[in-house]
Amino acid sequence: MVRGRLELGRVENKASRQISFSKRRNGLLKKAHELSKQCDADVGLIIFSPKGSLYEFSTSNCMEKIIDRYRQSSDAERVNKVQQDRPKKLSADSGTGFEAPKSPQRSMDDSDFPKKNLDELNQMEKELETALAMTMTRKTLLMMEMIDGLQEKVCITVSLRDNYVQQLRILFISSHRII
Amino acid sequence: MVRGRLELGRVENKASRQISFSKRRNGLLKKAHELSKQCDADVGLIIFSPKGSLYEFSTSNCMEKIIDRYRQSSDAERVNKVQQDRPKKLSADSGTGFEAPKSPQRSMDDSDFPKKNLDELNQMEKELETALAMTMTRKTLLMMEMIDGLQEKVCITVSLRDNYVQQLRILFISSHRII
DNA sequence: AACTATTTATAAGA
DNA sequence: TTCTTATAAATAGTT
Repeated sequence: MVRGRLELGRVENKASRQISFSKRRNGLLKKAHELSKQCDADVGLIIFSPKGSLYEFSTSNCMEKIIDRYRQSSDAERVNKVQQDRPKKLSADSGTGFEAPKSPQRSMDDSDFPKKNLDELNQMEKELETALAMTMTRKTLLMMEMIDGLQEKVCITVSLRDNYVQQLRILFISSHRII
Repeated sequence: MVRGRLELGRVENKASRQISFSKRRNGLLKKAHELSKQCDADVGLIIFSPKGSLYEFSTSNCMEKIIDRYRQSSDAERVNKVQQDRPKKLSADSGTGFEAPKSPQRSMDDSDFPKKNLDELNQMEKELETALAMTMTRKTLLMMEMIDGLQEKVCITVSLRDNYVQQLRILFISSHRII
């Protein structure tokens, strides 16, 4: 039974915490559902258990819609607070957003290929494969480092952001240009 | 007072609905906070009032982090489902921290290869190249989304700026040292 | 906003 | 794990 006032701090006993998590998780999901239904509110709820399992509720069963609306809404709030113009949001769904900018980088001349013999082509293939593998690995590591760094730091100048996105774009492009 | 069993449907009276929303919203936010604190769970809660006002709670006061984790997690779930139709594991993520979700996936049996004829191998090569390209594209988009999402969040700290630019410079330079 | 009759949630015990 | 139960907490309707 409940003894005295409920504790506010973390439940120390691991088993108790797990049980408490299950119960409270269900309660929270239920209440989110009730709020959404009874009061006509859009609700998105994401819960990760200590072990990493995902539980979710969202109005209309569409979390992405809630997230989009959240982004718009909190964007609007931020714009109200920080009067600062930022060029254009780099949207991940603009699939063409990484169009290579014109640069003096020359592409490999097709007319070179007919002159190569089979051994040379074999060798070139191997080198290119190696370069590709290294580039992919390096790119992934770089991006993971960036993500980790960003998550820890959390405070970035808005003015720096656009600059950063631009440089990222260049980084990304050049990592693909290598091959 | 509460009369009989609580209604499950939408509260029809507008004023009542508004009041009910306020009360339940506060209750839900409180419970989300408690779950997060007591049970060591990562929680993200987004609520839009019927009028469109935004209310939110998130563990560590960082909704973007929760959303990113949600995307990763639900993406992993989706991949698990899709893989049921696709016998071959085509992860470009090996060793990069993007471990493929554990699933009873059988790896391609090497002994299959000698039996294939040239056309089959050609076809297989094309399919694999397509799958690889799709995987790489999807992975890059996901990571860019994560980075972009993090960048969206952000408050402004001037002290971080120089540090950050320096980091970028290093990143950029090392990306050119790859080859 | 404050009150209060009830229902609901839930911590601990079985 | 599930159920039981005592008690705390939430809340619908009222003031």
